[in-house]
Amino acid sequence: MIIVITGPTGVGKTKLSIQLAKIYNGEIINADSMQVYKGLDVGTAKITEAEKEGVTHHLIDIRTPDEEYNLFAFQQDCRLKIKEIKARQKIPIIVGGTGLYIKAALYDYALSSEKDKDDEFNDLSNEEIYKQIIAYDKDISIDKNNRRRLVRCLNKIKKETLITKTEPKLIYDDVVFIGLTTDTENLYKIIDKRVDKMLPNLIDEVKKLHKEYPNSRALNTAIGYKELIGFLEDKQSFKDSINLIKKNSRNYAKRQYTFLNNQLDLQWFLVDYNNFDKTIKEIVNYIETR
RNA sequence: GGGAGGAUAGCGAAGUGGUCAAACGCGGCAGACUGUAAAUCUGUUCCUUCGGGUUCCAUGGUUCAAAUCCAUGUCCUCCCA
Repeated sequence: MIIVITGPTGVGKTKLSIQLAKIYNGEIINADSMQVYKGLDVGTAKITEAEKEGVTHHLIDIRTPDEEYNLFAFQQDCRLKIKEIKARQKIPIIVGGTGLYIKAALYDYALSSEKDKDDEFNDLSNEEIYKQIIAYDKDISIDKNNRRRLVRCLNKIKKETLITKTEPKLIYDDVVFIGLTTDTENLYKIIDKRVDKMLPNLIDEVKKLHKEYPNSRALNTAIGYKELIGFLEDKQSFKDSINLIKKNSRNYAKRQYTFLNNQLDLQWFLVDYNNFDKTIKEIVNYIETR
């Protein structure tokens, strides 16, 4: 059995994961694209040593903020960890809000190692790239304005690594997909509160990391970091930065729902924050009787 | 007290007689997703039974036609006293 716990930012995935790990003698594999980076602790709400309660965690702090990490790396790492944990006769519990990472690891997403850096095609407009793609195969469906994906697609064509997409299939037997949720209004409240709570420590963390890794992609991507960097670089007021963090977190949560609902087949559970044990019981019951 | 400017959709802001339900930005809502995914991109955003209906501070007026012109009022900002 493999257990997957996912859901929007802030619902309580971490707390649940520890409980399930204890019940099922599991080890946790992080599936959060930002928690793989060392030092991004406060802003990513990374689990602390004390909170781990002795449960083994994987794929946390495996890169420095200036290092590269991506879908392929996660797919490899995650599959390897699953294998290792199973070999130890324990249950892999995949926990995180990065839906694509979870999907790529558990489904037969065809990725391969690519040593060469992709060409950026900086001299080509989106339209020109799009035309080249369509000239190669007119049936490719791709966003005309999504430069990132256009560049990626054209690179694959040039390297002859483009594969025709098929309906992705689960490569493991017996995977339990659990989605944790609460009503939107409550989630937004939790997010706001959480941001306020992490604030003093977060500023220190961002200052330190920004100094040490001025060009870190992770720092310029992660919510809570990029906004405060904007403040530190005098691009916006402190208050604006905080409000932006909250807004970006809400938008992110919404995007997570869209992905998780439409790209994965989850069993959703509404968290009872006044009686978390009840939520755990429901989930355990589901795992036992499904 | 005198003078000047302004009031436009949830917010900001264009428009200054007809092609205006009204550009654009923000925010909201929905969606896409096979290597930056806490990313990137798309659609939508007055009401509607999709025929149409009701809008641009209010009231009245000019005109075939008004968000746009005129009058009065209300409120706001700035300048002089």
